[in-house]
Amino acid sequence: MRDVMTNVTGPARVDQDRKAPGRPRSARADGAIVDAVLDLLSEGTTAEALSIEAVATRAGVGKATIYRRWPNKEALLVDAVASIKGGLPHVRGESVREDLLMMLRQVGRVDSTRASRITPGILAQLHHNSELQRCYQKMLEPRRELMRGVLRRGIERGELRPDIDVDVVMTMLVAPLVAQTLLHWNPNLEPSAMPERLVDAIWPAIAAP
Amino acid sequence: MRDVMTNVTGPARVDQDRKAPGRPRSARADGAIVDAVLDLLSEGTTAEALSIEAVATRAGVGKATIYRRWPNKEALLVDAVASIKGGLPHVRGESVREDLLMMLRQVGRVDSTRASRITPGILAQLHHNSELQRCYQKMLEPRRELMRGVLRRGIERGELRPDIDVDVVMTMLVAPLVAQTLLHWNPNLEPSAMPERLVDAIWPAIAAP
Amino acid sequence: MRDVMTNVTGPARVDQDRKAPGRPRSARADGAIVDAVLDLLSEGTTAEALSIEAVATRAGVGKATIYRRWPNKEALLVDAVASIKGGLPHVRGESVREDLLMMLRQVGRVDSTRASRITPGILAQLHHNSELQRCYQKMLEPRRELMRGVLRRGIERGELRPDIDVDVVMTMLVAPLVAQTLLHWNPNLEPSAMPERLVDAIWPAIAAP
Amino acid sequence: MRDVMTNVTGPARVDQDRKAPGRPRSARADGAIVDAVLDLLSEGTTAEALSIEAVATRAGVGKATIYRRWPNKEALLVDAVASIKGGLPHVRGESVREDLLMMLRQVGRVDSTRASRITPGILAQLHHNSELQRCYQKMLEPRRELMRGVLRRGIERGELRPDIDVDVVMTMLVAPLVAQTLLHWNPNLEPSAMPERLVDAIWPAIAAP
DNA sequence: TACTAAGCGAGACGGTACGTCGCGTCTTCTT
DNA sequence: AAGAAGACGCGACGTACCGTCTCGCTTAGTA
Repeated sequence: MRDVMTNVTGPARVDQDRKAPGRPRSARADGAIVDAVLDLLSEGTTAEALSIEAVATRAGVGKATIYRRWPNKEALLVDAVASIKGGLPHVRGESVREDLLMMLRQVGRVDSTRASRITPGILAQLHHNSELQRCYQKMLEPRRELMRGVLRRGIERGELRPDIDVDVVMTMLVAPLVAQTLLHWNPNLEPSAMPERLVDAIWPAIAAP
Repeated sequence: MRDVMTNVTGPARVDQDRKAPGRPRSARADGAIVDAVLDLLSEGTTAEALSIEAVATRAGVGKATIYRRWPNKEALLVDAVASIKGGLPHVRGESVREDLLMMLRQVGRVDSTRASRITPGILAQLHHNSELQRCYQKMLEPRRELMRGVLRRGIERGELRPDIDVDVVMTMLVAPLVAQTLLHWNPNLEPSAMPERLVDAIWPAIAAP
Repeated sequence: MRDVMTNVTGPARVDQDRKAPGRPRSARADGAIVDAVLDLLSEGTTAEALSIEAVATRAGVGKATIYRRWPNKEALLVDAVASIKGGLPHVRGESVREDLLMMLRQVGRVDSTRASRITPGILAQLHHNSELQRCYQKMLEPRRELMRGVLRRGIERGELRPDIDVDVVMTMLVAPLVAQTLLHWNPNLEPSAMPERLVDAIWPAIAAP
Repeated sequence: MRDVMTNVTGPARVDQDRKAPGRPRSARADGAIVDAVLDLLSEGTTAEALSIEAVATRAGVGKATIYRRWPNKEALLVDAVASIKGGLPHVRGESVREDLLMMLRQVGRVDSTRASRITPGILAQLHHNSELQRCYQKMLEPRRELMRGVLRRGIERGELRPDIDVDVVMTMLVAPLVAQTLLHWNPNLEPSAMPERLVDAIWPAIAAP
């Protein structure tokens, strides 16, 4: 209904199609707020140090206008991140291997954006705040579905074994990459080389014989 | 279990050998403070949300006593994480599959060790603070080495293919498990069933033909 | 009981006789708003603490509907107070002492009439707002006149000394009672016993010798 | 123990004589806060419009430092008023009539001070806020005791009848005066003439025959 | 034994940001 | 054109912690 750039979570608005009564929320404000967040972050403010007060001032907006839309700082950050993650990657669909690599490389590319400065803080909040979790899932799901489609198509076309554990394989590809890219989990592994090494490592287990 | 004297930054203490005048610092306080930090983290407090005020209260210590020893919250966190020790799982060494499952199940038993309960709170700070990162790695490394040993032994005994990408395989097993257990990354995957599904999924790619 | 049409400031309505175009203002709204104000005041809300937001909600009315009629909170209060009417006590007229006691006991029965429940909330505003003061006096005057009549009748009939300071005596009877009943001015004096003690205390000074 | 000028309510401090632990409250802050209140009021800020935020800024003090001492705006105002009401009136003790007049004139003189702008708002709050009431009583009691003493001395010396209802008489003198001075209760009565008229009116009832 | 110096707990200090509430105005759709 | 609903920018509320600063009290080593 409303769409702040590629805003995924959006205000906690009723999912009805019929118009809500009263003055509608200002799209200008939505934009100004998210922009203010990204501005401040890109000027060196830490995600953790970012204050709603500063966002409101920068956006030329009342604090209440922010709290009307997002329940807390984290949720706002999720939206801000989502808005710069941009559209879903486009897969060519000719080769499973190629499609997987393309998608994984896109995850890795997150590092080069402002998102990497924000995401870890959100990850740590995920298991404390179920509402935030819901928002985050809502952002991830389309991406997850995309990869699921690639694997399923691979099975249908005989490229992949039909008995593979699709969701587990997906997580085995993405989770290590995220852990490396955002958290530097294992210092021995260079993030940029991860997509290939991950696909190579799992390939014998999923490729059709 | 804990050992503040091996801490990394340590109290800002004079490097002289001759005794300083006045009342010496209380070792009880050192311990109580670090313990309080670990307690709070293991009770779900985020590293970011951890307040010195709460640490002081929990430790039964004045705030000044903390600031006398550590210049800021981050330094205290580093020391606290550095003090985590021990608790490695014991592997039987008879079968690679069995050993992997045992280690993964230990990761999954999030509530069993304080160390693992502390992890989620720390995650968000990891990429902000390279010193903290180093300490965290120091805690992880023995566990990593243990799993590395299991895989290498499997290769030597011919159970596993000799060309597997050891570190990547390890990360592909552990990262998804951590992502599910601590962050509920993918809501479709039940954490308790993950160890088996992960090993099953990667097995055809690592088992000797 | 209430009569908004006799209000003092009245809605900021055009002074033309010819019908204004568009939808006419709702009389229901006028009434509901004033009633809401009186309800809130009688429930203990201070005039100062009374919020337009609460009035609008209670009246089931939009805020704009209030601001369309009254320029600010004070004007609304004035109108609300002005709308209070009726409920004068009935005096038997056989004995001055008895009549005074009856009237004073009525003042003490704070919860019996909405008018008296409203008084404390209004008190604080009185000296800020002369318009409000005028309205309040308009409500008090009939009650004052009633008591004045009792005293004058007492003088005429020889029950009271002819030289008493009528208005001062009245205030000496009523003000202490109000101070005790509404403000608990002196914690040593039980409000319910005040009417008798007041009349007894002044009696030797006013009774005919 | 502590004494902000003539501060009556003071911080809600334990009434023990033994020192409280921790850093003691700053007397400078006490003074600066009360001064800031009086400054702002005397610059035209309404009691109702006075904001703690502004007081803190003006006093060069953190908001918490104010809230540590006073539970709310009203209590702070009571103290501020008390601090300018100054010391108790000095009675000569030669004639009851003269002493009463002197004390009543002092009440009337309140009008000329900044207190009159504050007191009515406090009066209206009295019956809502028992804590405030306690504070207010604490300020009134010495004044009440003073008048009680005058009347008792009058009885002992045979100037007054021995059977008068002391507390009621006191209230009959003070309450009307306050009602006129601060609230302009009865527009027919000129405040400045009240002391004499009040004493004259009650005198025949209390003077020894 | 007394003196000196630092550490100790407690908690107040001037601040910053929080998330909430109400202001008086505005914008939407409905009557 | 007025109705209700409710969002808007604004500004104060009272709370929580920050990192610093007194307090009076240990608890040592030194004189």
